[in-house]
Amino acid sequence: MPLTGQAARALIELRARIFTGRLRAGDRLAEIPLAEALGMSRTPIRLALSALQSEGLAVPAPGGGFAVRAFTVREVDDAVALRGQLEGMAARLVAEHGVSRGLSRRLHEALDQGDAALARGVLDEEALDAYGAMNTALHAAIAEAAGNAPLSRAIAAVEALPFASASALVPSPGSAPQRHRLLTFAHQQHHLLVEALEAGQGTRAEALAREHADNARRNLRLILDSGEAEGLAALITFSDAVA
Amino acid sequence: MPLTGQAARALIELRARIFTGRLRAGDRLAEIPLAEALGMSRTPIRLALSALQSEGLAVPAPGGGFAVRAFTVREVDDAVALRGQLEGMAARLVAEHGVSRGLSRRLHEALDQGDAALARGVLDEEALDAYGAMNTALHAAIAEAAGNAPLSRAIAAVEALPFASASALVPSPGSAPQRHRLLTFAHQQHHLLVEALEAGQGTRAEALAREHADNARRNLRLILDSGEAEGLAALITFSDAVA
DNA sequence: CGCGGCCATGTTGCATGCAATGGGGCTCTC
DNA sequence: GAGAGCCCCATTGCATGCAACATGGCCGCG
Repeated sequence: MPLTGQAARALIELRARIFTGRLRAGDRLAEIPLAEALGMSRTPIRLALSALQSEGLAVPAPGGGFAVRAFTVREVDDAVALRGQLEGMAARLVAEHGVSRGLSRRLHEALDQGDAALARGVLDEEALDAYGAMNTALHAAIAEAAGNAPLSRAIAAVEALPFASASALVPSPGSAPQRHRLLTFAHQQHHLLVEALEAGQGTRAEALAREHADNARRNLRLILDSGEAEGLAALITFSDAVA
Repeated sequence: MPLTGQAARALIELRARIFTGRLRAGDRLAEIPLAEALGMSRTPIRLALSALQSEGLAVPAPGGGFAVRAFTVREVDDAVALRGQLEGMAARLVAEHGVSRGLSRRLHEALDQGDAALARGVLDEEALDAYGAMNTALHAAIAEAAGNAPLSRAIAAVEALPFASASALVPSPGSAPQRHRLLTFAHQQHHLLVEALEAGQGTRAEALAREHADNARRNLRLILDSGEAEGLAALITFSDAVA
């Protein structure tokens, strides 16, 4: 992954602008304005746009060029379900292969951090950040430990989509007490999942991982139905599909 | 998908050269020779190389540029296992949502075509082609009918890898009688899978789809162990990994 | 007044030019 | 003779130029 290079910079910046809503769904990605805005020539922009298409964040526009992909609610929901299936596979593989001493330590560290973040009844900004980081680390540890590179790639690909990431919904939902309840429940699932992994219960681990993702799907619908879609409107089209 | 355009042509041609072994694992993908060979400038070549990287067929080379990705046996095996998990999800979704009349027709047509191709004891070239086409159609029908676009994308991505495709192993394995036995068994699994789909048995359908992929994994190992790796040596490195 | 065709313009897609970087080979020295 | 340093060159990555295409507006015509 070239951290230097204009094309990489363009890709990162474009991703950021899409995720933050500065570029909204359907917006045309014209090369010249982007090149000027990013202070580079059109060539690296073109490369970044092509990569963005591979990532699924941009779609070819009629008559050439690209536009920001419009995601339907259905599609985001489907993506989370897919993530559940993939993480379920990862969990099953880990359980079947056995949990190494190092992995066990990583998992329990994450669980402890989550417990600590949730220990106080309220979740301030700092606790939310800590929980989010813990969540990312836990899921990443399991995905890695599965030892299946194509699987890891597939998980990374689906996490590149907006709101499909494991910790995408952490900061958002509802009131503070409700949020605490939701995260507490999710973290209980984490505990059960680790328990299943260490007990070598592959099928149970897979089922728990799926249920964990389904939980995220429910929370997502909660957010959308509650009209709490702050930045979401930029990315999700509430009417019908734009493939 | 732009069917016209030099970049698209370059991408297709490069994919073909990698799959046919004309470009071997580890080969450096230098722009100028490729541009000359394909009769175009370096610009569309660069675009195609970037896309090839997204597809996982090329990796960035140290010091810039790209090289043909080297696949380990392990990685191909993992990719097929992943395909099984994904097709298992598709099968489960289809079973849960119910099989439409049109889908049922497509499925049974495929089953009949497979039966016909296998009816004669021997498998000539034509019968193999027919079986392969049937196989592709059957798997594609189920993947589509699942109605989960991110899932379809994921399946397409994993099928883009060499030997991970559903029908990649059809023409290859072993002697003619052995091949007939293997395909007959695989097709019996097709029958059972369709039965499960139409009976709404989601869990069974998922298990069958996974088992079907595991069957492909066994056949793959059979080929590799039997030294029948004709064009495979160009793509698979039998020593250790090159990420 | 409405519609069709034409032109102008903006944009894309490709080709080419140019500087920077990294590697290989040669030579000089010890 | 072996090793180290230097120079040349090939290759990449980016910038820019150019032609083709599609789009939108305007004018002329019905």
